[in-house]
Amino acid sequence: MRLTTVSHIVLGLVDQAGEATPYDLKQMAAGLSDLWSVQHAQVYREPGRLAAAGLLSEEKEEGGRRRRRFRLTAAGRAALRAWLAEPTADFTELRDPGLLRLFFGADAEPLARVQLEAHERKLREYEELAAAWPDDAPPGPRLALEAGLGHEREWVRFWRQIRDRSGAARRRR
Amino acid sequence: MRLTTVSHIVLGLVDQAGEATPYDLKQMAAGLSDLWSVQHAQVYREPGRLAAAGLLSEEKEEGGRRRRRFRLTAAGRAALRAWLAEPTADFTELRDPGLLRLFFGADAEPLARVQLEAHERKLREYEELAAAWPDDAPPGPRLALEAGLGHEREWVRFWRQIRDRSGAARRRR
DNA sequence: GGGTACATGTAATCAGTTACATGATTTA
DNA sequence: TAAATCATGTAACTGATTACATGTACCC
Repeated sequence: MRLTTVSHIVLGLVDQAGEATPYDLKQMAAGLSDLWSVQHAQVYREPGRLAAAGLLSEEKEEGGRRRRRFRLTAAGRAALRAWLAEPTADFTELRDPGLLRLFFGADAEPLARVQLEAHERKLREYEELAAAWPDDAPPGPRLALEAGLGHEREWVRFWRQIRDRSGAARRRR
Repeated sequence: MRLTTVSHIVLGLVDQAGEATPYDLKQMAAGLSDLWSVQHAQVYREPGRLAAAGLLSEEKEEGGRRRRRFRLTAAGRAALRAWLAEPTADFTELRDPGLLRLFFGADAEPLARVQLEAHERKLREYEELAAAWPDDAPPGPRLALEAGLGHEREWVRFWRQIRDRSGAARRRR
């Protein structure tokens, strides 16, 4: 079985939690969605595949909601560690829908306004998150948040400049 | 027919070129790949779909490579303009494979080294592109490049900081 | 004329999304 | 006990990727 990014996310989340039901995974994945979003259908299917491949153990509850409860096996832990230890040089394209429109000649000012507002909101959200961050939390998520902060600041700077520039250009006309 | 992002990219590229064969589109799409990559199989199939929907006109060469040559129809131009005029507030998650590993607890230093190198290379590439930019070029691609520059600078700053920080932590031990 | 790079396409697969369907628990 | 919401799953679809297949032009 080929392991996808979603596989590794599920392995990583189960590792963090110790054990997890699909619903637990769904909740945890929601907290990760600004970095890498995962659909609920995937989060319910993927652990089954991973269990079939021997990377997770599965335990079924009898009564009630008949939850499936997953844990890492030794093989799963090894697979996760191997993935973490690959110092990948890959990075992805920006894939930004607003920027794409700008590329193809969209009118900059209205676009800049709505983009700026959206990114300012996201930046505030991150700042609040960072301010409330517990000192004893693991470092990984904190570093990811710092990266997010940096990029949101950059987006705000970028769109603000676009807005001001095109505003000035309009006034000159 | 539902128009996807790839549809709009193809419409945008045909608009820029006036007319284009699938191969032309492939070449142009390569220049866009840092912003939004498109596979060659898509670039050969999509114009056919758009032509069937009446958004592109198709003209077949007789001899030689029997190229298909596409142009925007009035409907195609309208669809492109409508898409450009939507001031979207959407933006996507970071989806960065390195950052994801950091999130799940990867050893920061080796990762930071290879990421830093990759982003420095990309940043240099963008800077050279910007330096050689013709003055009479349309503004859209230039703005997209400026966004790319900003984000690459931010990535370099981020990974450099991670590297230095974890280097210092290691020396303290 | 034989090799290589360029060019063009389709078939098969697969991951991811959307939509549907239903059961369990809580609350008014 | 009815309604709402929480929780759990699967089926169908579709967009994207990978792999395959082949033809054309150019260069040595």
